[in-house]
Amino acid sequence: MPELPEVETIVRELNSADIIGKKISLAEVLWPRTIASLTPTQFASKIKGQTITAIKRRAKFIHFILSDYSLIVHLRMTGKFLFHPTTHERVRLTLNDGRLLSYDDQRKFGKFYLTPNPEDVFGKLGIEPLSEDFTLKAFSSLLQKSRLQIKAFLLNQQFIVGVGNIYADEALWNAFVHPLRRACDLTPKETAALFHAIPQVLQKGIQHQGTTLGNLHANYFSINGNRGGNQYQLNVFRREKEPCPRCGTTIIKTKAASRGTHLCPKCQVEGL
DNA sequence: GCCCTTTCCTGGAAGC
DNA sequence: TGCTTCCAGGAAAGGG
Repeated sequence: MPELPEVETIVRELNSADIIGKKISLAEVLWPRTIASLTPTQFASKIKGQTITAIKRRAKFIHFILSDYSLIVHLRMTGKFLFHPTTHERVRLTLNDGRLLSYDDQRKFGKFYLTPNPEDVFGKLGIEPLSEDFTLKAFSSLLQKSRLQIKAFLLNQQFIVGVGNIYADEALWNAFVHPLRRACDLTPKETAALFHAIPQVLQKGIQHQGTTLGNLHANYFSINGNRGGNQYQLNVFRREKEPCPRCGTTIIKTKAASRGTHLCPKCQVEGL
């Protein structure tokens, strides 16, 4: 599932794919519900003739800055961009150099937003964890105000953006914090450890070009069809029944925030 | 207003 | 073997 490192990798590849300055000459919507707020006809009509002037990442969104609009895409679980027609194609953009930019999404959770004002989509998002805005002071302040379980807190994009199920489990393991602890109950030591662990696991993910889980129907491929390499770097995620790399205790899988959650029961203690 | 649960989706895996 | 049920999860919506 594309989280911050996977989306960042895709944005970097899109930027090296020579599409900046290209025009969208045709848009075809094959699954109408992929388009948020607009009908497929309105979407196709508005985007036709728009020039792609820049491509950026905000949270887990891909932000295509067009001449008059922002095309903002969330890949959710299985969304991917490829330069050829695909099995689960939901939107097809034809560029004026003849290339197809195909949006493939097996489980149809992904969304396209086309708006002149990106704040319509980005308005409620929290702090970018790899930016200068992410300070220990700001992080502590957010934690202290929330009674959410820390895993739910990390997954909630209104506080910190870009962290999903994989990187939440990894960051919590790194910081010796149990996923069911309340955010406001974390000690200063745990807060500092988690503050450092979040950018660390995300940077490692980017360095290895994302996490690709599964084989035939893997959930993440880059725009060039490459698998990521970060799945070999994970310490707890989808490693239940394996020994903890730190202490050797068997990693367990449980539920937190209604999500499969992996942890070391010795390193990460629920009650303090 | 906060927090938790349900919903959207497909297809592989598990269960019978 | 073949059918049915379960499970995976990001984020919006709904309910307590």
